[in-house]
Amino acid sequence: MDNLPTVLDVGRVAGVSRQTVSNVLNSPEVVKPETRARVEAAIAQLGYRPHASARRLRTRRSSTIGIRLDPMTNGISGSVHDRFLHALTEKADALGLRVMLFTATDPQDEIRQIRRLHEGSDVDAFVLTSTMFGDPRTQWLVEHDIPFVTFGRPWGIDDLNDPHHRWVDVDGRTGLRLATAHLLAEGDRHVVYLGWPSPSGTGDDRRRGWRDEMEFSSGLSRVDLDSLQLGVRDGVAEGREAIRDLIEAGIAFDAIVCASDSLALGALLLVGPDIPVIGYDNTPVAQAVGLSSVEQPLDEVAAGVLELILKPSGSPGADATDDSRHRLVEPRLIVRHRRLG
Amino acid sequence: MDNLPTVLDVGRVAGVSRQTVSNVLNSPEVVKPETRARVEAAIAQLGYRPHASARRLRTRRSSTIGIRLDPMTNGISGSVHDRFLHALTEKADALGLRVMLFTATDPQDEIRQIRRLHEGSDVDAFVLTSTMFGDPRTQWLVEHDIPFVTFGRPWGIDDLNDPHHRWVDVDGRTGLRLATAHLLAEGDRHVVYLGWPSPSGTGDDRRRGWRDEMEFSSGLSRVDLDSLQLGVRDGVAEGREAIRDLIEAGIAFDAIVCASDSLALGALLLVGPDIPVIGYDNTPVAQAVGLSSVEQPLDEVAAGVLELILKPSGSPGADATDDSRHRLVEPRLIVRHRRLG
DNA sequence: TCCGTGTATTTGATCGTTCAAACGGATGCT
DNA sequence: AGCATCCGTTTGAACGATCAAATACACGGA
Repeated sequence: MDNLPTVLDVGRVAGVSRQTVSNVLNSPEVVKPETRARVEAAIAQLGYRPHASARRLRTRRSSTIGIRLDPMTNGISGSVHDRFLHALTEKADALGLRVMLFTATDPQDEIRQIRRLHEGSDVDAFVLTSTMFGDPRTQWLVEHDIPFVTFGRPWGIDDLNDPHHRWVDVDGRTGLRLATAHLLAEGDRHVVYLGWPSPSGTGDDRRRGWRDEMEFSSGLSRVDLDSLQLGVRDGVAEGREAIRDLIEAGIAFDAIVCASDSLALGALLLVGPDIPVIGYDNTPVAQAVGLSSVEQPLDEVAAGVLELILKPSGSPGADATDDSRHRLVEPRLIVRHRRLG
Repeated sequence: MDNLPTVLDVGRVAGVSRQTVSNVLNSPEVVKPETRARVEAAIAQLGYRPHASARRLRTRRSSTIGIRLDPMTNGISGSVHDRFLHALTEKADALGLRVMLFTATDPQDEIRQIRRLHEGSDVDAFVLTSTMFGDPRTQWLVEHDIPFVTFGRPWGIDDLNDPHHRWVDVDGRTGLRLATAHLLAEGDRHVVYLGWPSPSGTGDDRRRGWRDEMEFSSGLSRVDLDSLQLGVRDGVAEGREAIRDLIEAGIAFDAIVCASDSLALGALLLVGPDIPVIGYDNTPVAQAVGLSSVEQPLDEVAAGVLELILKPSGSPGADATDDSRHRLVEPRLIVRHRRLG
């Protein structure tokens, strides 16, 4: 008998039936304390663990959430996804949920994979990252009534009001306000924003944070601000060149805030150690070179994602402004002492 | 009827029984081609997918492998684990396996988690990373007869001969030989090795690669080599300081090979652009700053791990030298043009 | 005494699949 | 004809759990 014990075995030892054992596990409150104690002792004695697949078959739920491994794993910011995954797995575990991975080459392929996992009843909810304008994935998921939460706002307006779409995001605008305010407070007045070209949901949001703070506190004119605002593709080389161009154009500046650590690193490699630079994402590289950076509280994001996943789908308030379906968490600024530049 | 179709439904449509449908899926060769075609058509028509949990319950196997998310996710080299995970998930998928994550705070906790997942029949094999001297995890797994494969050799001698222990690793020694040989060929004779303190399985192996090549081709004496060999904790600051100390000690050198990109980055920040530096792991940072680096073929590692997992445990050859239980894959050198230093 | 009420526990059925054994029909051999 | 053999397919049972309904028992009021 090297088989694993079942509810029946536990029941036999405790002198009760299958179902009572099941009840001790799933709704302890209906079992008389005395009986419960006996069953719990038997469980401990036999080292019993419920068979996950059997439970899933019967309850028709897998208690497993699926997430695609980000293919953009090569960038410097890949660590964000990695850290998020870590936080998610940890919090999920505490809630009795498991995390299952999959990969996909593009959004269409991702939809195909999601379908597969969902139809095999392997996974009952999905977490989506890297949301984009008019994301085909969210649309498909809503249509097929598959529970999901995105890390990242749906930047298209339609999705925003869709009551089926739950999301958690980091308030990048506030992040850049913090960074910019920090530099202004240190006496740097001409703060450059080095970000991505518009339109970009995330990018535009971050730029707005810089812009708000500058308009509010720097005393610079709109025209001045326009000249301090850069939009290039993400990347170290791109960031470097953008700043080089700025310098060659003869535009003076005191500091730089960036939409990513990649851009920040590029900027850092060009300007001297006297020009402060602040990045975004607080990646290992930022730590390594002593770059100040805006950190996303991925623990909070993960916790929020799970809360929303567990929330029943048919919530009462059909109000679109009801933010019980959304979480916007605040990032914080990590100030560092430069080691490079 | 919004329920998902079952084998019974498919059978009904195709005019056959449950079991025949099951056979088409699992052992197509026993079904008459004509019937098979009919069943396959029905499957396609209904969009049928086998219910994973039901199958697992019956077959008593989960087709799922568990892997712990590396807690050392903060370092620059975190991307290695990330990329490995990606490769593993992708290859696993192609083989019909799923990858499930878990986290743990320490080896003891990891053992606890493994136990939980295994006993819940959630996972039937594990992949271990970051193996160390006398790893308690492998010992425990062997004792409990739970299938596993490690990414990384068991550096303790006992484990090495244990026929139950299957592993895949990258030949770091060759990696450093390649890097060193490359520098020597370019005319740099005094090549420094910047690595970790002994004893360290991985570290000592890499150092040996450098040493072998230097003894073979550099023409330097053992004493000279000893002075060019550095061992410090991993980290950018540590690497930087080690090289600073070397310079201050008045020891001349032409180039540096490192045990990690972190150390390499530290070295890079100190020496001028004229001193070549080669890192290890080919992380995003190396790409970003244009650092040459030794790349681990993580695709091959993942493929090897899965092969070994699928291999039946009771293989005939009980020979300890039988390397069908091991895979040692060769890394390759990525040569880059420096952008920083 | 009888019935209703409530609580604690048990029993029967089911989730969707695969294993193991049984079955039916065609074929070949004696 | 009678029988063994083979192939392709079907049937009964099981995997281990939970749901829903049934049961046993204690208590109080009419």
